[in-house]
Amino acid sequence: MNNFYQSVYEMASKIPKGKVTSYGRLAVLLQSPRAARAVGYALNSLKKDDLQKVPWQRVINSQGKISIKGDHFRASLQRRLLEEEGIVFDENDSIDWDKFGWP
DNA sequence: ATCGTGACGAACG
DNA sequence: CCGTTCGCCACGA
Repeated sequence: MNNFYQSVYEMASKIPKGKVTSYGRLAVLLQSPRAARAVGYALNSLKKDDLQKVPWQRVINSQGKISIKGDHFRASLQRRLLEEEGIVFDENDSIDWDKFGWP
């Protein structure tokens, strides 16, 4: 199916390991600069199977922080996965866009 | 077709 | 840095 979700997943798959981007940035790359919220909605809808195909953990908010709400387990998992890729979180739980930002 | 919703974001105080 | 406010969007009930 060719919907917004699909494009989000495809674009997210282009994020190199060890790098991250924001929902808003991803929206811009998808030619929908104001659909940041929809991007988050799309990633939130990822099914168990797709979780292993799409690097969902490489998408965080514009402030450089994990943005998952509600599911603490999943949130901590995201941080762990990113740290395993070499991404570093500072004392404020945020990353340095100049070092790990993509594109 | 209408309406509520939420892994957003920029602007403020 | 932290919480709040308001605008925006695709999706599904």
